[in-house]
Amino acid sequence: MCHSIAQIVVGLPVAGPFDYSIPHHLREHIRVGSRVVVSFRSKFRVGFVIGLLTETQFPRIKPLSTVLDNIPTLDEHFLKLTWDLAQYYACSWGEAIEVALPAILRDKREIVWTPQPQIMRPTEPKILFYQGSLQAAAKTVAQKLKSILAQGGGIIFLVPEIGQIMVVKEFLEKVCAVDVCVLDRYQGVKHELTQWLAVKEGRARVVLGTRSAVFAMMPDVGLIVMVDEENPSYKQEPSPFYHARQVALWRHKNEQCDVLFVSPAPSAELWKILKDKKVVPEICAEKHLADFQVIDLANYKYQNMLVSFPLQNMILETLVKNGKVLLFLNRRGFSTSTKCNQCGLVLKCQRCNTNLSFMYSKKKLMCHRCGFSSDLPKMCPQCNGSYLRSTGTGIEKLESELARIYPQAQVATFDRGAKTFSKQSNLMIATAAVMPFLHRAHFSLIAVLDFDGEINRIDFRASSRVFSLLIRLRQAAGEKLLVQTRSPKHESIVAAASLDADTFYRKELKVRRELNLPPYAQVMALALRGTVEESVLTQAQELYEQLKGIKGKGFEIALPQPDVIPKLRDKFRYTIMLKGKIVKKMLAQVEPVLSDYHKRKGVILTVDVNP
DNA sequence: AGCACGCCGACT
DNA sequence: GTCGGCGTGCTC
Repeated sequence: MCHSIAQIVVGLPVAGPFDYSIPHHLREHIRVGSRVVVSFRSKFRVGFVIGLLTETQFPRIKPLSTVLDNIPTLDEHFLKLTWDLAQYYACSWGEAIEVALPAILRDKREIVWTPQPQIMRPTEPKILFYQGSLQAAAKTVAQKLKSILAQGGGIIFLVPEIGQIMVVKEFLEKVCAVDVCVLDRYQGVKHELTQWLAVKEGRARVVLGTRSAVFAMMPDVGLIVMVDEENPSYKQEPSPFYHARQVALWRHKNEQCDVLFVSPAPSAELWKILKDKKVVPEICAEKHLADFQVIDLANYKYQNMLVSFPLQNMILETLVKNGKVLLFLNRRGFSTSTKCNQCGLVLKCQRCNTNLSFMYSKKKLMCHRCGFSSDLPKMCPQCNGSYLRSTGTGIEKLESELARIYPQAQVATFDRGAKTFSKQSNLMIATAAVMPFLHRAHFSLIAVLDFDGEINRIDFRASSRVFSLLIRLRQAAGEKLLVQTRSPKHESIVAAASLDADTFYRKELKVRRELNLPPYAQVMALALRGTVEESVLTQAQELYEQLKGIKGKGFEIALPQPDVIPKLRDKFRYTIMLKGKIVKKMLAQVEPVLSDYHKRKGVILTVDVNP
């Protein structure tokens, strides 16, 4: 009964667990799930107790130093959840625990908390899907929230972007008539801890947050709501690359909570999950739905402008009627390339090998990949020629052109880094960064200027992403959404016009099935990056050969490919893609080979499951 | 990840 | 002859 050994994991990419002896005075106190301080490799760091033993097979063990929690912070569900995460996303258990924990609890901070008695709710957990925007689904969502609260269950409410939190908070407080606890990493450490404790102790009944809030340690979750599941920010970027949807579904299974997805156009992956689980979408019709019009740019070949004549007229008509216009162009800055007229040199970012854009607002050249910026040189750095010409139109250049065409208009731009949402402007040109702010202004006319780049991306999710974006823009538009394109017959555009989501997903999933792409296959991206391109490539090729040689392998493997971004911040990037049926099996086969490669000279290897 | 141990080049 | 490069291996 009296355990003298604790099995501990730490937030490092090392497998573990590691055994430590428990000093006598801590034996009463320590439990599975306690946070402790241990000397690991002669450094003190936070560890997590995942097991208690009476003996160890290690001849020389160290004692653990302190126990940080009065009552173990990590409960059984949390441990199971992070274990699943580590298995699926190929990271250590300790790393999984640390992503799932707020930053303060990864630190050696002691906490004292008081649990509240938990009510057992006998329920049959459900997965639900309200097909529509949150606004359209508001009433239905409100009913669901109230019924969960009435049963005594807690609610975790996820939104993709921080920008949405305040509006949604107001909505939730109105509907639920309780304080909404915002779990948010940007509001300061003290605030974060208070909020987190309120959740842990079961005092907070409604928790709101972005991706990481899916881990909120609410003792009796009744419902997890995930708004706009297709938003890529639900996928964690630096390793461990978990997806909040996956985590929510694990919690559904383990903690018997309902999961509700609210989105007018979810990912094809979710659509299939819902189909398989026989979830019938509850369609939430939008109050007003804008017209949809496509302008085939093939008919305006002679015209070298981003704004076609029909659109120009429509903008004018809207402005005359005191309407607001939003033009959507996913290109920041003024110009997208600067070239010497004499020797033809194009100014590039040394670290990323991409063209530098000129930012008129800052009077600087800028790399949109790494953020590098420099002054515009007076002379060509190669031949000293004095004629540097900038080409390519970004939102800033368009702004100046439109200000000339429509002198009566208040033209403004909006991009990542824009702090204010100009209210008096009636002609706004914006990049995709405007999406979370669309509800703040009412645009009669929204026009997508040049979408072909998005449509023709070499990314199997491009189609689905364009569909979601168009649906979203259409909902935001007061009267009309207009799309200029050279691919007017593209599935995503046709579907956004007809609003026929069923057909869109049916076709999209058919393509995915035929090409054996997710969700029909599980993919694993083995990303290699390093400063010397040659060694990255040879390492990648060696790894490829080794993986190819695995006997009876349950996966397909593709040759190493340069990434979509082949060079970023001085690092060359190659990826090897694996496709298989079951992630667990693939990982089991691949992992021994990978562990060999993790420590190779100058090349960093990361594993992204279902990127 | 980080840190120690270990075997080969330019320095007082 | 040593100082130190970073390749390899381990962390209870």
